[in-house]
Amino acid sequence: MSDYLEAWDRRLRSAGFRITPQRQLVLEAVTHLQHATPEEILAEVQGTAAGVNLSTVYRTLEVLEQVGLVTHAHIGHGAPTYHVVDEIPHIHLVCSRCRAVESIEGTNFEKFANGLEKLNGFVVNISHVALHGLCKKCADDSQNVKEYVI
Amino acid sequence: MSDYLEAWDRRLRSAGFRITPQRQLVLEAVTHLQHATPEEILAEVQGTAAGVNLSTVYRTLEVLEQVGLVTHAHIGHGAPTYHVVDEIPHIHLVCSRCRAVESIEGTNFEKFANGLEKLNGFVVNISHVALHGLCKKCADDSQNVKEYVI
DNA sequence: GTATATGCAAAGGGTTTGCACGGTT
DNA sequence: AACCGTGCAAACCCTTTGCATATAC
Repeated sequence: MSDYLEAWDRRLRSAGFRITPQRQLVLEAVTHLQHATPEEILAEVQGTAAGVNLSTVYRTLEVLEQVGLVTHAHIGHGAPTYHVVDEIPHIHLVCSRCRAVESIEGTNFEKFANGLEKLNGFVVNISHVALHGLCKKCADDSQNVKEYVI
Repeated sequence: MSDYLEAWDRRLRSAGFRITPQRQLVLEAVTHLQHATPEEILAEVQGTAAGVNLSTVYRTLEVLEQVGLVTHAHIGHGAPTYHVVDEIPHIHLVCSRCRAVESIEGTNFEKFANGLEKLNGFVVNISHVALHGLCKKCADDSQNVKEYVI
């Protein structure tokens, strides 16, 4: 098993951050919800500790992101969604028509990313990737429809 | 040469939209500025027609996007940037540390995207792609620094 | 003439910030 | 005891919306 979650407190401490109930709860919420917006995380956290504030959630997510425990991706046009950093990175496929979000294993993308790194020097943060387009179903539906999709 | 811009008025008309000075000016601004936020587009447009309103820019960009004349990508955490749809799609590389944005030819990415389509059926909108990570310079700088970058 | 597009102003969502208090180290 | 983290409220940025007027067709 990975040491990502086991070492969460050490991760924070070694970066000079303190351990607080809020930070623990936010990390647990992100872990449990899988992909969640700050608001959703707040709701989850408030199930346990009603007094926690939205701004604390934002500040906490920033800290957890800095120490590498969570990442976020922009899957809608609205709020970003946060998820824990895991061993097998995944990428997000967001359908512009039906708004469905798929997570797929990042392996093939990683190959592209490695090529890019060799060629260009740019190192992609794979967990942050959200690709927009049409899911299979919506792409099939639009076979005969001339339309431009965002 | 492409018929993208030559046919701009026909594009609009055939989709049932009207031709207005505002729509022409916004399209020209996007073309000229290459990558610009709605605010920047407004500023450019107001150089010619001072009375144009921000909400018109938003509504116009939506229309131009619907008919396939422009697209947008989310390169910062702030406002999206719009650019004209061109023959050779490009993707955006956004450095999480120095915030620099590179545009690179989408050819290699297209290969990945084609594979994804065969495997999964998902059709990626290439122009919309913004990859976050570290540019060469920042990646080199952080070789010896243990740090997690968003 | 009729429907669409625009300008204006207000409201809305999401996020950040200043400050005083409370908690961790 | 010192400093960091939190709650609260206000401010901020970006975007959308309702409505009356103007304009393209």
